Amino acid sequence: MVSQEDVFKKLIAHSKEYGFVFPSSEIYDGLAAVYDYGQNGVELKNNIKRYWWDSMTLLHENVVGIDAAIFMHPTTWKASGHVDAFNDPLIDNRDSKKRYRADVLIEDLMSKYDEKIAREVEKAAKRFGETFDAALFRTTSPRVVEYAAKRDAIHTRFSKAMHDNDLVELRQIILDYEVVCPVSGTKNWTDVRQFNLMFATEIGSTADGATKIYLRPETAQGIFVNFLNVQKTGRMKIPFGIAQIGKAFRNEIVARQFIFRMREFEQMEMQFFVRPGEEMRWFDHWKNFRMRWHKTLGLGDDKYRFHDHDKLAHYANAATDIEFEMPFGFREVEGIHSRTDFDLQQHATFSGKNIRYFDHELNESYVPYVIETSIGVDRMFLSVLAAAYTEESLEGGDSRVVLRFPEALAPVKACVMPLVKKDGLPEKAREIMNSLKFGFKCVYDEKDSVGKRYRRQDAVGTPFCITVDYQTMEDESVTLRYRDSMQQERIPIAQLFAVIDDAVNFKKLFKHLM
RNA sequence: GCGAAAGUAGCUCAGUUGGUAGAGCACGACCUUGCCAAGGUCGGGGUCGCGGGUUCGAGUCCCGUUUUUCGCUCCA
Repeated sequence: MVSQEDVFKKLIAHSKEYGFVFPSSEIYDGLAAVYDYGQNGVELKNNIKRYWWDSMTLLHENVVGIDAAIFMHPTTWKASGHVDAFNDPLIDNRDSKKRYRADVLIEDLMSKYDEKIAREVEKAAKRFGETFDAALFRTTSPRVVEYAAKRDAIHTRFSKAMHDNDLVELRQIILDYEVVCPVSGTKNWTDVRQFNLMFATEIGSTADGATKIYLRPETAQGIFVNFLNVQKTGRMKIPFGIAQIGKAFRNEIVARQFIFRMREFEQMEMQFFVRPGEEMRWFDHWKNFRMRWHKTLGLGDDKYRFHDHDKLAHYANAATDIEFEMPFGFREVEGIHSRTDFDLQQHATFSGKNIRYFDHELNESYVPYVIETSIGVDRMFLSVLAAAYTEESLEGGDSRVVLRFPEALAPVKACVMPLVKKDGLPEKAREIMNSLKFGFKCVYDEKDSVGKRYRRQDAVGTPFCITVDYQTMEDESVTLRYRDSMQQERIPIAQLFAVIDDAVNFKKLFKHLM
């Protein structure tokens, strides 16, 4: 029995060997947690994106797309909460390997002194009864005065350090007051480091004062800031959605597990704007639609599950994940969030613009509520690849590795091959190739035995192999070999295009979604 | 980020107590076969992750560094 970990390793090796995913800048030893998509990977990824884009914007009249820039006005990220939420001073204990927020450790330290003071006061109250004056006691009891002085000293240093963003001082406070790790009980601390999950860069010439801007950590804000543009120019009526596919960037502290968590990644998002109060209905609607979208691919219904959030983000009033069973367990592929009117309200406040919608049916104006569906392209890619990857034992002790992609997603749709490399068969195969390449990504292969060529195509998940043999020269028919069953049938060349088109077209999938 | 392990050809790996790098597969050309991989001949390909040190001499020993993997940690 091979472990799941081994399968995952093989999957990674396979995807490199067959041109799906390469480590970034590999000739320079790679760049951590950054990957490039190869010749087959890009086709698969584009097909995934098209399946999503078309299912959103073609099947839903009230969903339109945009493509916002990665650079956005810096205030965007103040409004969204990303600037504040992502700036934590962190410190590690070397013995327990535990990581803490340095500011939280110091706040805990101060409240410990507060507790000590409170305990002393309580004890004194018991002792002196009705005659006890707590306020006086605080200013006269030597022990309490000492605690209070320490606490105030910490507070003064702490406030200044936080204000000045002085990480060295934060660490010094922790050392000076001998804060110990709750787990290891030691004072063996690393330096305090600031982690900002947003990548910063500068726009404009530094000479006349450059502006610090960020690479967007999510694509959603590009939609929110364009809400009025799209609503007005598209004459959109609520409820309606705006879809977008694009790159986002997060400077993850630890980015691992192949393309599952990368620092540069791609999102497919739709923000759906609804009347306040109707958001839960639409939340359920999209939750169900999105799950159906996944299951329609036929990767296996049992590989999906919902994971409802108990702890909600600052902007959400309901949230669920669609999880897929990866080789390393069930992991989030898509999130469906009810974001309330948080984002539009924030942008209204920070921009000073009036971001509202006048609802003619209700004859009133309001800030719309938002349901977000957000799926990671790369995670989707990984889930498709993982589900497709199959090692098969065949009769006679043979084995093959086959990627059982849904036909519509397969990077290469057909391989055309002459049975032998002579007697005009290659020329005939080229002719067929030329007639198909207007519709599908096809490849041509004449090297090695035909069996070997079939295996090569299995390894990249090509659903159809078309073989030209001597009979072809007589009656214009070829053998069509199916990837999954390995069965072959003889069909006229004239029917090839239609047969392949019927199998790989998105139409078949979309019918399930309607 | 902390800890551990690893890095030799496209891939999987071998390489003795330090003595000028090899195999299988893959790749290319040609021959042969011709419907489910692994026939023959010939050939291309490696500054042994990178930098420094020890040594007459380093893939091999030492130091640093980087990347990867695993565990911990983090993840709006």
